[in-house]
Amino acid sequence: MSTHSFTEENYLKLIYALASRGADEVSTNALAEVTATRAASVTDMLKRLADKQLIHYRKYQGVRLTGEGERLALTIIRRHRLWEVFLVDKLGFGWDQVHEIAEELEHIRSDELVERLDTFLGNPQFDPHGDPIPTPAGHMPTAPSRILADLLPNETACLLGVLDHSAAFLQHLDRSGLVLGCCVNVSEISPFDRSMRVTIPPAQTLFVSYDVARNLLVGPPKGEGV
Amino acid sequence: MSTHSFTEENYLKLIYALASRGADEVSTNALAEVTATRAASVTDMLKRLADKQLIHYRKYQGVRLTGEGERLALTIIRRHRLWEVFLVDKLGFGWDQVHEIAEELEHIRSDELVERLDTFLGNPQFDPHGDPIPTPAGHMPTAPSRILADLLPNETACLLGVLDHSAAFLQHLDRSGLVLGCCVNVSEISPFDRSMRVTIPPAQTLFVSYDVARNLLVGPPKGEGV
DNA sequence: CTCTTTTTTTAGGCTAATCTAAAAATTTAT
DNA sequence: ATAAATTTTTAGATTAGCCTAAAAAAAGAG
Repeated sequence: MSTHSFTEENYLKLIYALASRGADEVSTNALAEVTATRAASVTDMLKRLADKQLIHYRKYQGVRLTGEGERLALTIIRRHRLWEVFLVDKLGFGWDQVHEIAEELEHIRSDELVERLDTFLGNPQFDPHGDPIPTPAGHMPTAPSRILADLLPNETACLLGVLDHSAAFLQHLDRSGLVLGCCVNVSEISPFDRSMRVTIPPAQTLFVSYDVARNLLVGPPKGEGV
Repeated sequence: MSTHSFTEENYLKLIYALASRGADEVSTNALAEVTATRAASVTDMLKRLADKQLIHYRKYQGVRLTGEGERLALTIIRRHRLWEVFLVDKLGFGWDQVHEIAEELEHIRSDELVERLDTFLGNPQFDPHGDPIPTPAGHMPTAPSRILADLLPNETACLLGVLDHSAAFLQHLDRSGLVLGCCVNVSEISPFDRSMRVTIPPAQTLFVSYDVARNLLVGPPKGEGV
């Protein structure tokens, strides 16, 4: 129906992201930080989004998405993640190279495009970083979410996703040999720096710093139901 | 290097298109028509493009692209046509449905994306409408360009492209059974309305109005060198 | 509970891209 | 070649999205 500017779409996406990780009410300053603008500019935009009924906004009280705002945010996130799958699976980009490009592609306005892309990609459930892809109707699948750092010695788990999406972190994983989908067994945890020694099935052993372990999402090992 | 707005990119593309089909100097009014804006707005934009050295502009005299302006226009056209190939060949869109979407996709700023897309598509030379795809360096391959309406009775030729890109025309071709790449033989031309009776190899005969025939580009039949 | 600090909003401006109305230049026609 | 018609440009205004500086509200400290 009505159409929204790239900027508006980005605000909705960021409000959703901030609300997921933290308080329900998102502050003006937090938005200024993630949008790389000043608080005064954010206030301007919040008024416009409130006029369009996409957020609940009370002066000095922070914001929450409305139902429609959240639905819209999730369609943007859906598009972003589907394009990331395309860029990695079909065009051969590295998972550390696709974020910027997907930031642009996510604003292409065509529902038919997105649904055809989804089919072409084989209806993927997760993007290359292990983040779940929202449904066309705007529902975010809930992920189990446990971090590698929380495993106990001798536990085994499957690497499912990353919390840090920076190129530096992703490239570090590439160099370490940690690949999403692989199963790891924790053989030892140092009480000093919480670093781990983990083994990957055939016969690979590697050390994982706490900084890495707390940014890796894990799930039950393959072959074991929920 | 420097970056350009969507609007600037669209003006360059349209100046190129108008210059190809007609006088070298493109008029303000012609641009107002294709951009669906007023002449005053066009004048504003022409000043900005001239400041950026993308066009040669002298008041009241119309405009021409500079070398850099033409190179830029051709990279936009390259992106547009590659995305159209993607939409038709990979996502299964009809050739009458892809223009609008490609208008948006063409502005995604990543040379690596375009070159990977080109490889993924198998380095196509033509888009779904038979228009040639410019090279990465910004060179437009020259097409032979002869129209079906100019064939003489008993001549045979191969359908290579369309001049009218409207959905109405393309859908008419779909319904007629005229497909790019197929060869047709002109069996008869009516002197009254210049309509043609043409045959398509195995055993299909159809009538083609002059309005259709003058919008179809043809080349030498398959198996005959230039 | 007052005073200070932090956060948020208001007020007033800027730029890109558009508009309308009017002036200026060019083109066409008599 | 001059008058009329057309095209193009200028002048001045508007909107989205941003800015800085200052005012107002909320939060925190003693």
